[in-house]
Amino acid sequence: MAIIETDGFLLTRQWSDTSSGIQLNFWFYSTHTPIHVVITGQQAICFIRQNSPLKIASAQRKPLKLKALDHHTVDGLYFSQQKDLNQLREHLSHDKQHLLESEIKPTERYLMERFVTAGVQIKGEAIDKRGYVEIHNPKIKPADINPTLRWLSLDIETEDLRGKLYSIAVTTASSEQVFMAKAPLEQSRRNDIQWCTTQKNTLQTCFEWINQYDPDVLIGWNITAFDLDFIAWKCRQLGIAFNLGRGQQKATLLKVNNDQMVIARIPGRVVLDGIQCLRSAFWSFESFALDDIANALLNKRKLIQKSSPEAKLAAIRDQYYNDPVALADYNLEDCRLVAEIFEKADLFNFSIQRSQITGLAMDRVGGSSAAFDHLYLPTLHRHGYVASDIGSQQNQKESPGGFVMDSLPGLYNNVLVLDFKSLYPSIIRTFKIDPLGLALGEREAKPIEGFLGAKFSRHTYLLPTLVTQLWEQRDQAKQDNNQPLSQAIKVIMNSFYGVLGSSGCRFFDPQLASSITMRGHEIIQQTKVLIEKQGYQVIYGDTDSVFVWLGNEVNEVQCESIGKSLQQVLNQWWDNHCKSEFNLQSHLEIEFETHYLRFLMPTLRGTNEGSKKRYAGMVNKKGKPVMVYKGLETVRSDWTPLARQFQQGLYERIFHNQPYEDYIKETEKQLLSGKLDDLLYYTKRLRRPLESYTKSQPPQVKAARKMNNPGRKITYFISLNGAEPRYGALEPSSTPIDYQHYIDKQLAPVADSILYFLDSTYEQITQRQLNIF
DNA sequence: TAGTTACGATATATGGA
DNA sequence: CCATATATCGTAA
Repeated sequence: MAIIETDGFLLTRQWSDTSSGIQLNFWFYSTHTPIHVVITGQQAICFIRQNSPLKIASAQRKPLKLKALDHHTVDGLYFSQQKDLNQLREHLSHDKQHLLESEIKPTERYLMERFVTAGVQIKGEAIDKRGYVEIHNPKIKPADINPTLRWLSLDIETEDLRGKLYSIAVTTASSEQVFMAKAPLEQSRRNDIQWCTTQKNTLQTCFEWINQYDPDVLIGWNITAFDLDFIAWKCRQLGIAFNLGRGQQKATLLKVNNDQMVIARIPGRVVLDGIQCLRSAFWSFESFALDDIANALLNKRKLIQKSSPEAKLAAIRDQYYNDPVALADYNLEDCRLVAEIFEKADLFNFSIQRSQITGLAMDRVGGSSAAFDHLYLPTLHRHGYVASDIGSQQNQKESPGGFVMDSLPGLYNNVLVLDFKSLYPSIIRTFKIDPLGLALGEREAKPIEGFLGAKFSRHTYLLPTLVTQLWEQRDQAKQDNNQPLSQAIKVIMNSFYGVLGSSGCRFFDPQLASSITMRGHEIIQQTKVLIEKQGYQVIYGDTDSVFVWLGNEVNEVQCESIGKSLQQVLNQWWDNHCKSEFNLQSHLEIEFETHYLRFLMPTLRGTNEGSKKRYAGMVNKKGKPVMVYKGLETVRSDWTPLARQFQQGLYERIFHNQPYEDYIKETEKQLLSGKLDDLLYYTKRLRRPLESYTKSQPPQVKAARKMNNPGRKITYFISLNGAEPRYGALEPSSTPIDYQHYIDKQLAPVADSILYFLDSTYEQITQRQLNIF
């Protein structure tokens, strides 16, 4: 045994009750060898109001110098078993006022109180184990670590959701391997295929291989809910150990939220699902199918592409029996695609940086409230306060969201957009919006007035400081070209407002949320007034933006200069205003962001009232005109490709002052001739189980009820008999298309929203006979 | 293993003629 | 038959 001091990056965390107290198990990446840190003899901790008469037999109660945010003193409750704390919380769940911070898990408590997020410095006595070292009760402190994680991409092929295992493929940075549940094939001499004969042998050989390679991260596509879940089931079925963890530890799958989500627990190895990673980094795609993402990001395709899941399964089954080498290639290719997507979207780094910034586990999805806790609680404690349990504030007033202006509809030239950069975080910074500050503000002589009666401390605040630190880190990350870090910081900063307005957060309070959003209302409305005082017209604004119309008589250079000058004037005004009115330093920053050469603000369908959250514009990007669509049919996945394509064709012609009438007539003609049949499908999600649609029967539900295996995503078209499911290409035998429907409901409304401003209508343009009289 | 509200369009359900 | 209310989805910010 030797004392070692080493850097580490947290991979997995687990706690368990033992006879000698709670044990924590942390696995860390380090540059040399994985580190298993074991912390023993821990106690579970929560707090209870000092004036609470409750006798807690299972805990030691100690008076503390800490207070709740309502300034009442609390005692500490110390349990030798986490299950005792859990039992007590369950017992008192009817009244969340009793306990404080009782939901914090021992692993999180241990990490956060040391200000550890993910990167650490570890010092302790190392015990050499096979392939890793174990350290008991070391000293741990936070450190900034940039790990290079060892990943492995995994994908399985099966007969069915619960059927025979065909093969498992894995790829790593340096190797590829397929494990086939098939007898050796004489003619195949490929050394990247192992013929394992039985399912059992396939699993065991694969586990051995993976444990030998010893990855830090397993990646895949829907890997937890499908691949690992299947493997876990198959292991149970065949009676073999699912020992994919480091040190031969068992892997387990946890089902939460009524089986809605599956979580993988593999000691020492992080499981990252490509879909979840893309989502948590706010990548947006219409479809998250591997084939679609590979196409969008890599311009590549899966080797087997079939429209229906049944056809795909059939193709795979056929290959397994008749051409297993082809199946191996297909299996491997999926692993490669996933790995390439991770590289392309920089998902490893995003996941690492998010964990380092927030303290959330790398594979954690969502968790905004937990991240807030992790960052906020330790500092709160050092200021002598503890936070309440989740759900202790009830029957609260609701608080408004962003302010959306009434718009002035029209087809314009020269519309500028100015928007406040990270408005809500900048309000938090400027006006000191903070849970502790709110508790202390009412006791100060000159607090900062918030909304709904809130008063914030001028002197003591934590969240504004945290936001400021993150803001500076983000500026640095941008300078360093560290996009994943910048993105991770942006995501966490933007989540702060959301959690304060969510009853699932222990700091939930409408006074906090409203003091952010209602200040936003004031800011955006005042900004409009200021711009109008400068002699320009504001035609729209939403939450943090204003749209300014400059008229036809200005050129591009002038627009640029007006935009910059407005930006300068407004920032200066807010600086002065915050200083003189509140004696605060402004962190508000408005930016001239866009000059639309042409801009359309439509009316509400069928009225002359201006619309909101829907517009289109054309900008000049390096000499090339680029169209921008917000909220309109083009960006809505529930409109047909016909409508979306037609809108773009028409808007572009009109924005470029080109003739458009023939385009409209020609589109209708082609539609009626059947040339556009491939564009006539709607895609809509079923957001609930199919059976639960009882109050009404929308088209997507009607179509779904006609299908054998409707997924959650329903593709349908409108026939003369109503909504019909559409399986891949339209079948010739299917009921006839209702072309009139597509004219009335897809082409005409799209055309009319812009033709309104050209004093024309779809009807007028397409009607055969001229209305002379 | 709990981030928010605001908004528009559509089809369908509802209720009175 | 028509006018109005409601359910549903997807989107902006």
